[in-house]
Amino acid sequence: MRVGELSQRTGASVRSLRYYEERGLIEADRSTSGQRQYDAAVVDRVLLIRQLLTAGLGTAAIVDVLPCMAEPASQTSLLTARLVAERDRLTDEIAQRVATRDALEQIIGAAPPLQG
Amino acid sequence: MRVGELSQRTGASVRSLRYYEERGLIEADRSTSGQRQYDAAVVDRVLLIRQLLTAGLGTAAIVDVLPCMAEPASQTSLLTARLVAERDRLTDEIAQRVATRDALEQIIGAAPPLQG
DNA sequence: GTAGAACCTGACATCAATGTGAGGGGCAAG
DNA sequence: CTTGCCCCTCACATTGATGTCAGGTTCTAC
Repeated sequence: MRVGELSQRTGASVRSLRYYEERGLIEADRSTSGQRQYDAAVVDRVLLIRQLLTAGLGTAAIVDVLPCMAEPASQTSLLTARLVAERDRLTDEIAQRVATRDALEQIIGAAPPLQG
Repeated sequence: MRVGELSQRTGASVRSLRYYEERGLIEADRSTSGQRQYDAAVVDRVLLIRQLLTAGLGTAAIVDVLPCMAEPASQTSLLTARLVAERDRLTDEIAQRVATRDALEQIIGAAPPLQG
């Protein structure tokens, strides 16, 4: 498929897809005229990339993490360190957000009685 | 206290403190020569601001949220909507991060046996 | 073959919080 | 009064993912 279709199937903008390629997250064959041609498997890969981005990972981290998710055997001790670092960062962010959400929750619960 | 001391006490850079003021998050008296003079209560306020920033709230959201945390009676239905919106956003982000952390966890657990 | 959609590259814009540097004033200690 | 540190404002830089525009090529359908 071409980039427009991949965009529709993944929700990523065409711009973003080209950016992912630039960062080494995805690859594409090229037609003789230079247009990108994507393998069907790329759809899931992009969806995964988007999940990781949404979770706050950067493209540099994703470049390291993705191969480990596709092929566990590719995990070296260096990559494991990276995985652990990202996991720990997520754990911290989760704790921070849970604490803040609870604080907001409490304020919401203590809302003054409605006036009208 | 002056801005340098507030910076030390809160961990926020002087630059950030001035930025918080610009965004309406904190206030300061001015000495005759124009130097900022902070009330002791500002320390806790800044710490709270930093917590909210770390949790991913923007300064615009914090402007709305802060008064409600200091004075529940200041909560209008409009502000409640804002609080709810931020809480829901946090809930989504937490779910996203927990899912991703668990995925990383699983990969880490499935690490190939150490080579050396 | 021609119109219009989809694609290409390249480059500049955006947002938010923060860094950094310039150029100048304030204040305490010697 | 000078040295040194703290403060002031203004303004430009940074980071990362994405938007957007320009100028040009390719593909699809008529």
